[in-house]
Amino acid sequence: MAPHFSSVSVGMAATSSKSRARSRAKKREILRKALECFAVHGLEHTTIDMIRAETGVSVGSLYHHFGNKDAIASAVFIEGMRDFSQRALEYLDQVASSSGGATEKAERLIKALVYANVDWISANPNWAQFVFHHRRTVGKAGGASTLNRDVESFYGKLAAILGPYVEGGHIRNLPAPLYGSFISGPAHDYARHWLAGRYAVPIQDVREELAEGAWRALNVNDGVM
Amino acid sequence: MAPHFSSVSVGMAATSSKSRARSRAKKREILRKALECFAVHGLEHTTIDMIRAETGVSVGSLYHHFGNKDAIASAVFIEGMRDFSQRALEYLDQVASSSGGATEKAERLIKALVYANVDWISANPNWAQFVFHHRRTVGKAGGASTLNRDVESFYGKLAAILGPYVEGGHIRNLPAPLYGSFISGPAHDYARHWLAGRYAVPIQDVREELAEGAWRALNVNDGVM
DNA sequence: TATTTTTCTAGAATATTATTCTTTTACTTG
DNA sequence: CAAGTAAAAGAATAATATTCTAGAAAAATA
Repeated sequence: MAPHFSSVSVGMAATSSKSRARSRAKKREILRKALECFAVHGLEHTTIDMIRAETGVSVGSLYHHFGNKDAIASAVFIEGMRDFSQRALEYLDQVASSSGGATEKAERLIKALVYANVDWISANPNWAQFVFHHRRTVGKAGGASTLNRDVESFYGKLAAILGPYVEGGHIRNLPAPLYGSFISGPAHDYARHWLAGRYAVPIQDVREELAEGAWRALNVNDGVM
Repeated sequence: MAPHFSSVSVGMAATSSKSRARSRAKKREILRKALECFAVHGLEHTTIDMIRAETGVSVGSLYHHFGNKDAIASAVFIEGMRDFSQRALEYLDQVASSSGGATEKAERLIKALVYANVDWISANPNWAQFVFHHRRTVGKAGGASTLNRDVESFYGKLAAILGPYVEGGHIRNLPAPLYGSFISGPAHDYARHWLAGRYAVPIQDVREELAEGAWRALNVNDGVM
């Protein structure tokens, strides 16, 4: 339930490894609490003083660790993406190490990506909602290069895994960005509405339909077109 | 290119119809300029004073017309949704009044909805980007009921048009919210990235692929599953 | 048209919130 | 332990949103 910020990207390291670890743990804790504030009031209406009150940390300390409000938001975002990518790669590894024909495996890979999305969103609703709405803060806070490295690393791995199935004719050959759009797009659309309280049916309950839709959009064994 | 705010939902009406029209025109103009500010700086970093400077309207006047900053954002959002819905319904009408078999027509309807999304986003990039990120402001500003009415009216019309094709077995029978997710989800996902400058290929250039993907996810004449 | 009422405009005054600065305290390392 | 560095605290400042009061313009009424 509570997100575990596994590492923190912004800020200076303390000198010893023990103190570094403690500092990171503290920052993680701050980010966790900050996220709670964001979830309740929204980023824009969360004040530094709310975060101070929630964390019990002084204003000076907050600014010492993060620099400004955007940098706090940015760190929450970056950690969210890392946490998700990690889970997604785990799901893919599971499929990769399983048996089956190429077409079946392609299907399981595409669906695993949908499952990873749905499951991470279900497990981390606040974090997901934040991540959906505040990528922009990262650019402003100067964490853009860190995020870009993370994203490129993730997409590189994805391409290495899925590429062979495109070349083998099991997954449709499309402009690269469209894979993400077809795999994550519908799940994210549903998630946004569900997280905002506009859909009653939990996203877990349409997990299978979302996976099936993605596979239909991407598979080649199909009479249409 | 410049969005045309066709009407304004928040605020009091003047008494005569002439003055009401003038007042609405003025508000539309303010919203247009406000959107420009939002596009450049983001909502959070756009100050009331920037909007004042851009519009040449006094702070007092802005607050007289809108109440607060969130209400300005809210009005921009609501008008955006109206403008888009109108276009989407026009696209559907065109298909409805055309000839062809039921399956062909179902396909053209689904694709028309994708086209409406892509075309509106291409024609109104700033408005689209704003709408993608700031639905939450509407709730805070109290325009929620207005928006809900609009949305329900739109979805009602949509259901009336697509329903028969689901019953006729030409479109898959799925939980209602999933239609939106499969039709708009991939296009919106692509649009967010493209509008943020992360994809080089304009969304217009993948219009056909997005439409085809939506149809694959929703059509019934398909060997999968 | 004169008068009365309402809406609109203006900008100064106030309140809220983000950020900076200075000092004190706690660690770490040699 | 002593010097140096990181961390914490909170008061001071700056930036920004919002409110308030007064006057101008427009509309309604007679």
